[in-house]
Amino acid sequence: MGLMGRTPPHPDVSQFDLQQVLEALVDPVRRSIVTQLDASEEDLACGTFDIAVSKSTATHHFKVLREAGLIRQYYVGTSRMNALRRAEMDEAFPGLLDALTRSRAAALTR
Amino acid sequence: MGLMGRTPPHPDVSQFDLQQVLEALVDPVRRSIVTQLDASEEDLACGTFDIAVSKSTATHHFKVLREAGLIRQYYVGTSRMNALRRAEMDEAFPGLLDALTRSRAAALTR
DNA sequence: ACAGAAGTACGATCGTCGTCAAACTTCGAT
DNA sequence: ATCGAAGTTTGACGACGATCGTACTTCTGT
Repeated sequence: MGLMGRTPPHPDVSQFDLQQVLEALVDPVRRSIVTQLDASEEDLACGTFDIAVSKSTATHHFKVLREAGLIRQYYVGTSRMNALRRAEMDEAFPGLLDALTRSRAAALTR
Repeated sequence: MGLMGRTPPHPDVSQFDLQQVLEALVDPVRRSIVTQLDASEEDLACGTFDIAVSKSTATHHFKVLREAGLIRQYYVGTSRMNALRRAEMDEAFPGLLDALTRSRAAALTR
């Protein structure tokens, strides 16, 4: 039973790249994912997000977010769980996520 | 002498759109323009920026920045001056410009 | 009046990215 | 063992955007 659920590669905080993070966050669907994660208490499975795209497109978006360092992914059964890497993002780019999830920004993205 | 220098349209703070602002800031050349403006004491003419693109491309970038509300443009002779709309951006999206111009972000963009 | 400096406008090109459908894999439950 | 749920992978397609060169406009200085 070769684990399909092998944890996908996650970048280290020291490798976070602003350009890559911004490219990830510029897409409304991905920003919505981040906002929903930020508002949630627990980690969320891919399928539980309120996004209007196909499954394959969703997979693509999660991959972009993961590779940018914005989320951490791990399997629970067949479900892929997603966690916002808040602390690490704050360490690399202080205030960035706050600026996007707080105030008017979040309201409009909602 | 019909003024070619008619001031181009500038959006009001109340019309700033996060999506548009992010789309403007995701481009490295435009982010560099913002960074250079932020680091400068005075307003800067288009031609004085350290960017590696043609004049027509530069014009395009300045237009995108202006329409997003990030800069204010006005003519002085044949030179088009550019001013960062810091206060207004801070009002609309608190912390956003700070996050991009300060700390590691600015260093890497530099 | 003319030449040059500073930008703008207009197409055209070229790459990248978001999107989807279809086929596939993996796990859990029956 | 089988079926369904949850994602992934792999192309393909279409749209948008960054880029450039060329032609054009406007102002300044001489």
